[in-house]
Amino acid sequence: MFEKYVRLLKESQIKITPQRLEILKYLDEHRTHPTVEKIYSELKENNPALSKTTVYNSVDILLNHGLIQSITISGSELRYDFKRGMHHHFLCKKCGEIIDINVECPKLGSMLECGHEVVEVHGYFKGICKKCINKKKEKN
Amino acid sequence: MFEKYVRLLKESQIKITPQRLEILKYLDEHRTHPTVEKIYSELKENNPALSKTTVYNSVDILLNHGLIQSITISGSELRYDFKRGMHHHFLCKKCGEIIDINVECPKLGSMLECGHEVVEVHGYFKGICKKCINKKKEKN
DNA sequence: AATAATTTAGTAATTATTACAAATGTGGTT
DNA sequence: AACCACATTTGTAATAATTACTAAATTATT
Ligand SMILES: [Mn+2]
Ligand SMILES: [Mn+2]
Ligand SMILES: [Zn+2]
Ligand SMILES: [Zn+2]
Repeated sequence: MFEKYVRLLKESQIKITPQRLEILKYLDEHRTHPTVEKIYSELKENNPALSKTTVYNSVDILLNHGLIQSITISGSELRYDFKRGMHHHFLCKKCGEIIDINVECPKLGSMLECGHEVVEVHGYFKGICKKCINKKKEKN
Repeated sequence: MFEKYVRLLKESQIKITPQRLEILKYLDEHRTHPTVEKIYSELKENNPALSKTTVYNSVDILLNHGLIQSITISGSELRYDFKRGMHHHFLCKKCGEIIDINVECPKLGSMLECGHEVVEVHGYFKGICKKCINKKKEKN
């Protein structure tokens, strides 16, 4: 059940705790870019003793070891994402959903030419998602 | 002195107030992507009666009318930017500076192909800026 | 100048996040 | 398996960014 996450934590030399395993698993299985609040309220159902501080601490350490990434697209709160291959994000201003976008920007390399050392790249797109566009069309 | 900003506000049908003019001018003349706190404390020097709420209200209305844009790269607070041509941003994790980046992504058009209606595009890069790299080199 | 509608200033409330300290759990050692 | 040094979890308190609210002041118009 948790072998994958035990392995990931071990590889990163992070101490293994049930809370960290649950949080990492949750993020791996829910690619919805949840907030701390969302992770907390979902996991609290099976573990009523869970503390929100633990969720903050855990995402911090997972983040620092590169197992997850944080997303600032919404501007009001951080969101978290299990780390897979590089991808970008679309925020729907109507329904608030954050959707993965798979567009590779070939200009990425040219970033190095400007002299800064680039460690992270985030492509954020905002607008109205496919689903919301279709809902609007149905009304008319 | 303020003709340019009076014109911009009039064109957008926003009521002209000294506070809005000052804020818009400040953002036009300081391309540092300041926070509300920064704008507030800077403008307060010449107008001690200025309220922080007014800065929040003003950037909101300027934002809604497209005269400025907001930047979520830092994740902890919003930053504001006078709207010129499209450009992207680099955040230095060392010194915290947010620097303009002029790279056009030719893949932008392909966004529409995924079915979402794209209104905004933000390219955020994070790492160590040129200046901080050189500082480190000097030490060695 | 009078008026109606909007904006400002100041304060209170809310929300996301961080700080802290006592209780508990982890990984390694005997 | 019991022991131990150290790290983590909880629960609460503190901070920081933003929003809500209202009386007073200002704007654009007549
Ligand atoms: Mn994602
Ligand atoms: Mn900029
Ligand atoms: Zn939507
Ligand atoms: Zn720097």
